[in-house]
Amino acid sequence: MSINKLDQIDHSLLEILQSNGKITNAQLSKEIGLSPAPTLERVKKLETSGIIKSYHAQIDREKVGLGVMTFVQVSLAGHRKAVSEAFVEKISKVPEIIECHHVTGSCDFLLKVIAKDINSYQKLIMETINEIEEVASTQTMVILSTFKDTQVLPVP
Amino acid sequence: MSINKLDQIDHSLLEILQSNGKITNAQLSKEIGLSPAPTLERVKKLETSGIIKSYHAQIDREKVGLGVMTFVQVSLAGHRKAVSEAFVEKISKVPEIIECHHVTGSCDFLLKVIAKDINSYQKLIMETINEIEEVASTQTMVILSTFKDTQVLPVP
DNA sequence: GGAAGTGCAAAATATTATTTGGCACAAAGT
DNA sequence: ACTTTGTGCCAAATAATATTTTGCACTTCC
Repeated sequence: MSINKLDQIDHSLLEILQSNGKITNAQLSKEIGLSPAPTLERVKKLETSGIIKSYHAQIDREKVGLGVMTFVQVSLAGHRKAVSEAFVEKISKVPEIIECHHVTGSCDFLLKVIAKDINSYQKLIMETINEIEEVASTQTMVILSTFKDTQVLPVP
Repeated sequence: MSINKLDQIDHSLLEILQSNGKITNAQLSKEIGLSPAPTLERVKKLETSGIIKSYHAQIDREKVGLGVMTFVQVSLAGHRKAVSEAFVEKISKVPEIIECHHVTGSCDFLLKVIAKDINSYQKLIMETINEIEEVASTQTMVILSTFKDTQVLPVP
């Protein structure tokens, strides 16, 4: 097995596949200027090496009736490891929480949360998140509009 | 053309395709219990109606050398529309900024930013973001670890 | 009761992925 | 200098998959 040394072609592949995960191998090979066989071989290598983790369909939040997205800054009651672990454990079961990051700064965790509307968001925050005993306080930032939200990371 | 009324099968399709955007139509049809033809027809309808917006490969940040991800709270100098627009315009050209949301709360914008390491992050924040004249102040939350980061929205 | 529309399955066809074999080049060993 | 080995590529054959077509069953609405 070869080592992870990405050349210019691999970078192009990653960039294209990040923005279009459903491109056909034939089309992909044209865009990078190789024949299908080595193109496929490179993509497979990126997949098996774990550089490409997965493929996802992106759906339109608004169109499926998820009109509200927020960031929630969470401060925990205490900072022992067990407290964090208990919190994370409970958070992981809530499907409306689509991101949960442990962060530096004035709060402990930052969550990204989606909901149908403000009412169901309020219900979620009051009856689910604030009810978690490890949570000391929360502060919500409601997203008014999103100007950029790309899946494409600039591979260095 | 039919109206957007999603039944149970469509919900299953959306859930499966969000978590596995590369599943074959044959496999997909098995999982939802239909034959390939109507399965494909439904997926195409979800795509053309815009409910499925796009497909993306997800890559491993760490493995491509992007070790740092942060959230940046940005406060602008003034709140007139022109100020916001100028800021958004400049932000949109920076590939390291992968999300930019206008939010309620103590700051104006929340950015998600990636960088190779802390040094290059510092360079980015000092020489690019803080240099934007509309930016009054920034406050960074460095992500220490991520416990949840799903592409799968729970369709209501 | 019949017409039109919808959703489905089965089979035929078209497209695409994948494998195979072989060539060219470069690096390492003799 | 001459193998040897490995890598990366292409072209063509084969396998898998997507897509189209046809027709049937069921419902709804005249």
